[in-house]
Amino acid sequence: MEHLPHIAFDSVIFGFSGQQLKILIMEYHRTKWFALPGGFVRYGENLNDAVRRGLRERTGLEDIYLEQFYTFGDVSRHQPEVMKRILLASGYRLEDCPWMLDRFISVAYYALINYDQVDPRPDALSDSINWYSLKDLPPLLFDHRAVVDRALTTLRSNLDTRLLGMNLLPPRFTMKEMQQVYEAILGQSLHRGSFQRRMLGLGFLERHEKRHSGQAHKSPYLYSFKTTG
Amino acid sequence: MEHLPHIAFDSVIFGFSGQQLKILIMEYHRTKWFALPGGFVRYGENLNDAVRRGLRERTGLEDIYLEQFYTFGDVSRHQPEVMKRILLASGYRLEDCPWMLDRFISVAYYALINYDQVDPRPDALSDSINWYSLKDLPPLLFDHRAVVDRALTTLRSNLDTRLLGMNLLPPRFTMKEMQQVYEAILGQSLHRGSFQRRMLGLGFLERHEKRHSGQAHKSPYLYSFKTTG
DNA sequence: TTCTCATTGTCACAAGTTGCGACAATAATA
DNA sequence: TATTATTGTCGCAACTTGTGACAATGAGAA
Repeated sequence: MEHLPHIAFDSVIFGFSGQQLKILIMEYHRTKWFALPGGFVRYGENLNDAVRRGLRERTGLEDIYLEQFYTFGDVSRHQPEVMKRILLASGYRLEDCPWMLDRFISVAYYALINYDQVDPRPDALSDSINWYSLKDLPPLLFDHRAVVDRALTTLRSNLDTRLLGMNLLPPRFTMKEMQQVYEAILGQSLHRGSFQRRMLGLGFLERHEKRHSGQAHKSPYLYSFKTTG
Repeated sequence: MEHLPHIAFDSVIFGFSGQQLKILIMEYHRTKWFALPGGFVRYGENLNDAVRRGLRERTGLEDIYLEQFYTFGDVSRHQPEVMKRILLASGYRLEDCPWMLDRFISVAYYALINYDQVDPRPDALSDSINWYSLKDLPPLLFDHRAVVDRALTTLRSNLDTRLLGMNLLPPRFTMKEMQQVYEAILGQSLHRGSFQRRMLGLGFLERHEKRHSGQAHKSPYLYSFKTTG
């Protein structure tokens, strides 16, 4: 067997578009069941590398901001009947992959990526992988809804300390775009003046020329994150 | 086999005594090698329950504050030669437990317990389990030193948000004792006035009668944590 | 009894941070 | 030129935090 048995990973892949926070969700063949993208760890492969490999396969991206946030190990996650139907619907024979029906302990990661650069690609068991707004997720299999909720909670609490907004934004962005990312993550609106003052006070932003949007109002500055050094 | 293969847990068990933060370390039979207490997950057993079971076996305590903080999955953790010597030194035959030499992915937890209530008990592979001050740890096997460091980092960052001090203190304690716990965790001294003001301001403390220490100075109040209700 | 001394509870003050609203500046349009 | 929506900035109040100071206390010493 190619993979470590009983061990899996799931990834909550965040992107930002249309003023909304979104994540990538896979739909399995025929069953109309939805789940987080995940994978397994190869013998001789570091756990973190396995997750990076999985992300590369799903998104085509190489360097991704990635953070492990929890390992889910309840027995109740184990639903062999569900897995059986997924495998059969994808044309697998159960004799070829009995280990897929075993109990799994899953290490969960979240990733922050630039929405525009992603080319989502389904895996062998899925016929599609799509962005879903957090506010409009379909019902997810197993405990994946709890995984998403926990990812969001962790993301929120790490927001201040690790300067996470940068990973969801294009290289240059306006203060308003940055604020929208923060608001989408925190799920609440922020005061414009305070936000601008605080972000500028951190000293991580570099101001560039203005962007002329063609709109009938004052045009905003563009910012980028200073390269550390 | 009784346990899930390739999956283990390690626990960093914190206690507070003599104004110092300490953790429980096991010493393996004869080898003079030190490591964190850990264990394996049984089939049909929740991961969290397995860790609680392990803690109960090592400390005799039932209700323990426990928090998962990271899952270590690098290939470099795998050192079959070391494990082989430990098993042989304990009188095991390798044929009886070949799975112990496999690669393991380890889910790490930290626990906060009341030092005085613990009765440390070694497991089958160890001849002793003892408290060690964080500042004076022996060299640890595998990646356990990194596990401890990460546990401490997580503990520090969670200190404010989750009112962790309570789990290391007896039911009633003075403000000074509480401050010493905080100082030991944070590794820095705190201003007495600010600390007292902040803690009282949180509203979680209940003040009781004074404790007459017999010392030649003003005696401090005793506090307890309010039972949520 | 009175004095001494270490420790404790509390507070005033300065310095810093944050929420909120206001103001002028700007870019396109009518 | 006037209008309008948006942006950069600032002043103010409210709140938090670091720091030192003060009086109160409990036991032993004089």
